[in-house]
Amino acid sequence: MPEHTLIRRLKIVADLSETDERRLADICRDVRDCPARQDIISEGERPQHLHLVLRGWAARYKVLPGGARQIVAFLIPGDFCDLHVTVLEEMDHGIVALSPCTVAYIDSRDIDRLTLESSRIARALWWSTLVDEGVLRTWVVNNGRRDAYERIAHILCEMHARMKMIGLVADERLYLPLTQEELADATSLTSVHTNRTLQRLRAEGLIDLKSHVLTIKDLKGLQRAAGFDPTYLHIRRRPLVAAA
Amino acid sequence: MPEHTLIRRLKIVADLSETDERRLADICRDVRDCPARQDIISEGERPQHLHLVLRGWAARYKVLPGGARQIVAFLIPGDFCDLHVTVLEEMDHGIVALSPCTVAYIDSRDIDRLTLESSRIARALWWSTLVDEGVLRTWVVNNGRRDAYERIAHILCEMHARMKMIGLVADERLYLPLTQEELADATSLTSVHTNRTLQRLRAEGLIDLKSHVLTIKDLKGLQRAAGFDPTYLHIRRRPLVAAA
DNA sequence: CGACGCATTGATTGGATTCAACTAAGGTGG
DNA sequence: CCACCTTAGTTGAATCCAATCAATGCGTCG
Repeated sequence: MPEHTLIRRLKIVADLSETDERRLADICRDVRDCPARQDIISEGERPQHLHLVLRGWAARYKVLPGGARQIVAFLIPGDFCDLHVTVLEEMDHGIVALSPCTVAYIDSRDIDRLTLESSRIARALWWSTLVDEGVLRTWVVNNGRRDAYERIAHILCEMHARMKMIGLVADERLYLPLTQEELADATSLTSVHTNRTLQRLRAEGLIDLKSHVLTIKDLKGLQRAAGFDPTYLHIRRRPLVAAA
Repeated sequence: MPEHTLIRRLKIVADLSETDERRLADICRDVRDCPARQDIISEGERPQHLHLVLRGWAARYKVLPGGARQIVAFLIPGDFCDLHVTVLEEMDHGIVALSPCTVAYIDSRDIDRLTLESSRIARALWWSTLVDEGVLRTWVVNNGRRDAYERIAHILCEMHARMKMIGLVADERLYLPLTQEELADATSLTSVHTNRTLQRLRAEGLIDLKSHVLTIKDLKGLQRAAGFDPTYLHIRRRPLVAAA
């Protein structure tokens, strides 16, 4: 049951009751598939629904007049595409599927209701946007003050950590559907330079990456190369929001 | 009355009642000054209070092991430093005063109470963090896919728009207490290159910048140079949250 | 098969960094 | 009140990381 992705995610921080879990499963009734490379939401749209990624990878991106694209976030199962449109008028960026995706279309009134009914759920959602903000800050630092080698290493560490958090890493291997161009658009590099950098990471025995499967061969080494400190992901063992 | 900065800011989006305004003014009782260049909050801290900038400029920043610093946000009057620490355990970055600042130390329980008592205030705070997220996304794009010239122009446009929003621009002039090094740390450049770029913007008659006063001599021209589109700031004329 | 998308490699260019020196402005203390 | 010191801004020259341009390999899918 793919719906459980959200629940598993929120349970990382919030101690959800069975009622909460039922409610969450309930609002994910409208589930649709989206093929790779297609926009889930386009810039300028005023989405009628909230979108939640249940399966596959997507990316938040912006395209500049000159044609350059910058990816500002990767979305993996359990991530909301647009928790903000209830409050803000229109999308100031697009969301594209990077792999075939399964997306839940949630009535935004359902979210409103849910957050009123359960303060635990409200807290959990609030928490998730704050983590998103922390990730964004880290991307600014990463793309701003690290060189290509550290940058690629860092984003691989991040995605490894995030995928692990939702149980999608087995044996230090994970699904990484990105093309080198997409990885370049996320790290503010060119695909050519991304290619050379990946080769270096491979040559140094840190990773293995082929046909969209990333194997971390030396996690400590990769983290060292990246200067990776997972604090910003706010990975918790224990839920923040206790019972009641 | 500097406390009114917050109220004016929140009224941009929310149609606050007089009671709301009184409540907001009430929680800003503990006001302190902070000299320039001093940390308001340091990385790793677990702040006991929420901090709100009432006067002056501050910056969110991260320092890498090598010593490189990246500023990830500028904070101006009405901005919260740490709306997240109620939810997250510790600061994953520091906040430094860029000019002499006046900061309100707000009991986080007061915020909790306030957001429960007034859904308008809750909405307004929620909105403000979503705008922050939008600004952060724009910084990733700006520092990632624009060259130095566009980048500096863009950040000047942004700060002009934000200062204008809170009534701190008169005659296209605004207080800009940044050193060139701080501007460089925000745009992921070096202070040397920032210097040359500023000179170009001056030479082209777009701006005038001396002794911490920025004059926009050609707003349209600067925005064109930057590729600036203010949508992401979600500047509203009409409040989003209607009465009741 | 041919075509297209993606990965790879080489050669060259260029924007920004680095290193270094120097000026200007402001504050401090003898 | 001026010598001194510090901090910020400015300029020049050399260097470098990553971009650009261009060609090729390679797999897969219609």
